[in-house]
Amino acid sequence: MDDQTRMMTGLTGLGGLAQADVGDPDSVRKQQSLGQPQQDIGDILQQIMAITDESLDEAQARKHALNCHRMKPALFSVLCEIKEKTVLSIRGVQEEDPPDPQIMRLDNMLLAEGVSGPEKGGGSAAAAAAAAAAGGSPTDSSIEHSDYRAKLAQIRQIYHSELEKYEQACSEFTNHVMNLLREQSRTRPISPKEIERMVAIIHRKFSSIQMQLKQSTCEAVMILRSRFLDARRKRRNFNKQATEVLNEYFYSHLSNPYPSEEAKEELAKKCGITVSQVSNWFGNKRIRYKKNIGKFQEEANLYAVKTAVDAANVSAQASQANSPATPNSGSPGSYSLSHTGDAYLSLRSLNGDGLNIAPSLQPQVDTLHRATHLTGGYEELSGSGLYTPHCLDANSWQDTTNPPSVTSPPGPPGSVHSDTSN
DNA sequence: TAGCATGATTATAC
DNA sequence: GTATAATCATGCTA
Repeated sequence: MDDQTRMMTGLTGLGGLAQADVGDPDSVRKQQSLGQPQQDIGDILQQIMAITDESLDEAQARKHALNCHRMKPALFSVLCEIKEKTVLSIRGVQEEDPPDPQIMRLDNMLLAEGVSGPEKGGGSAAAAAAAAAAGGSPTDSSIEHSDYRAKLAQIRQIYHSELEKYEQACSEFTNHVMNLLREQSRTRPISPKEIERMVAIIHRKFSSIQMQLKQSTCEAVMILRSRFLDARRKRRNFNKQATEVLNEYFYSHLSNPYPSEEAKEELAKKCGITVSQVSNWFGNKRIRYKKNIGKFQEEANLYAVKTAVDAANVSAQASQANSPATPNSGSPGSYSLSHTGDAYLSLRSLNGDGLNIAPSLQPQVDTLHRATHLTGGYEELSGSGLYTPHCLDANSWQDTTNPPSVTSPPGPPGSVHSDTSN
């Protein structure tokens, strides 16, 4: 017969003891003088009280003696009944908690993000959306995607490992408490209902810990997502060299600043940025240049000089090699930052009247003049055209809303413009 | 810290 | 699908 059954059996053996009398210490004292049974009950109670003051061995021995006491079942059953009617009747109202809506929310969220539940496309889909929102090229997206997935998997792993730990701890603790209560139920009245309630309390406590874990996991996922979704928050300026390369291309192709895919790829490689960043850069540059040509004039002059100096140097080398100067001598399929037609268009203005050359640019212009004069290229380069906003306005891309034909001036035949490939 | 510069995103037109 | 124009959000600098 197990403890619980014994306890329940004890309830049926109330005998001649009045419930109220047992529960009241005064009644116990009164009953001590009333006869043998009352005397026995008093003894038992005193022994129980004395156990706390004794050593473990003595207490164990005393406990055993009490368990064997002939009046023990009666006393036990009375105590059980009293307890049943008082404590449980008061607390029983709080049982059957409804599911916590916050936990449900967290559960749903973790499920949607692919953290809890079976591993499926939830997280991957979120990653894909995040990568797409970040506007990267397919390659960039896949890199970001895998990065996101790796981090999400890490979160998932930590979550499950922690959850497992909590569940194990909860289970162990529950078992421990249940064993303890069962053991104690030999000497004090503990009903099965009370044990159940205690288990529920333990579960509630562990559930609150689990909620904290879920909350932390949700926060981690949200931070991870925001890191991918809000890519622009992580904006970093391109380095100086990258900007220079892009500007060189832009100003040397001012009449048609729409790099082909190949050109974009090469620019991206040179600058250490993505193709879509190159596209963004040209999109921004075109619109900002067009909006405020005056402001960009000095910059345009600077790059024109730079380009022309390069061109002149190449001419010089070509002359020295006793071969015809061929400015556009780039390999097929590749653009040449230094030797394109627009560079010459720009350069012509350097020799023109009325051009405002910034003092900072004058040394470069002088150098250019010397170089071109020495090589004989200056005759070719110097013309009547001015590198002025007016001159630039003649370029079709600035006069029309739509870009010019989808061909790239320096690019190979069949090359296609595709700017802003977000 | 305000103002400007700049990379990225979004809405719209074609 | 691509370009433009507007806008946002952040970086940089005086």
